[in-house]
Amino acid sequence: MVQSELVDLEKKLRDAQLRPTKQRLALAQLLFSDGNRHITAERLHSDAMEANVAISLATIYNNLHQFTAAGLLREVVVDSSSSYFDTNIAPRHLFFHEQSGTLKDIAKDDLKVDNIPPLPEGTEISSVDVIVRVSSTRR
Amino acid sequence: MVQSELVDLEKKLRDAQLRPTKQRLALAQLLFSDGNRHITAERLHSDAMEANVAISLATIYNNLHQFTAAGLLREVVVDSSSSYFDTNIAPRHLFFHEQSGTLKDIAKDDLKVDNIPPLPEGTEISSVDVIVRVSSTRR
DNA sequence: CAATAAATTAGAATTCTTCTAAACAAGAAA
DNA sequence: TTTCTTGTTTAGAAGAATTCTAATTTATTG
Ligand SMILES: [Mn+2]
Ligand SMILES: [Mn+2]
Ligand SMILES: [Zn+2]
Ligand SMILES: [Zn+2]
Repeated sequence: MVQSELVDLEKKLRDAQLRPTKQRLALAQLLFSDGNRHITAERLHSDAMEANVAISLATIYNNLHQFTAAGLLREVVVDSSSSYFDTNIAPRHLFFHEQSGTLKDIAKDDLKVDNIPPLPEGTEISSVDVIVRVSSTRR
Repeated sequence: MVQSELVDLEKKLRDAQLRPTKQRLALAQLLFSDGNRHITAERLHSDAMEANVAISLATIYNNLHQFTAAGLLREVVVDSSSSYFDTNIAPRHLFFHEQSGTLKDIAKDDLKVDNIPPLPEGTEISSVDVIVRVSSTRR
């Protein structure tokens, strides 16, 4: 890991009003240093253990939620068994591979959603989420 | 409840290779006799209690899954805290009201999804799910 | 009627997630 | 620096949704 990278991550945290603690910085590094990630709490915890970062699962959950509240992450609901967090906070859609539980972004402009019918009375759109569920071709 | 309605439900169950037990028939009635429903296991259990149907929560779960496997229901993932089951098994999209947890169908043809990019290698589409998340207008 | 297989159930177990409350660390003030 | 305040981390308990187990009951078949 490069020094300037750590400085950038520290700024990212400070800008979000989050103190750059040892654990937080380590998580930020795991999450944001290597392209776009889609990850569960348990998986992130394993990643941290592998990277020899001492951090409890409670702290993983705390930080995933704090990062989400700060707009650094986005929570994705695709699977009833556990929550995913996406480091891509821009509007986008998703492929979800049913066998592996893998997610892949679809750039917003690569897919068109049209003709949304009138919304229920007294509501406004919060987001339009498209999930293209794919399955391994049999044979 | 009309007699012919019960006969229809019994046939529906038999056609799905499911024995029309007292509990199953009662659930089928709660689920399919009154238009389109979007319901959680706990909610269905409450409904059953209110209707004086003696049935355990385990049986609710067993049957929701059996109905789903038989194509009589469809499971919907919109909320990380619990699973919803939809009595509408035709292709459709959904409005999800974030405050109330309420779902509302969007007829398939009322909304257009176009330009789905190339699928990940070795996969085929299983479904394209659009969830329009709406929120009560503030003020 | 048996006999067989399917279904139901109470309660225990599992899994994911959140909470509690005490210890600890970071930043601000002195 | 040291002190103070507040934010953060943590182990373990608690909670909630769901599944499992194993015994009992019910439906269907012969
Ligand atoms: Mn991306
Ligand atoms: Mn759960
Ligand atoms: Zn993504
Ligand atoms: Zn529906």
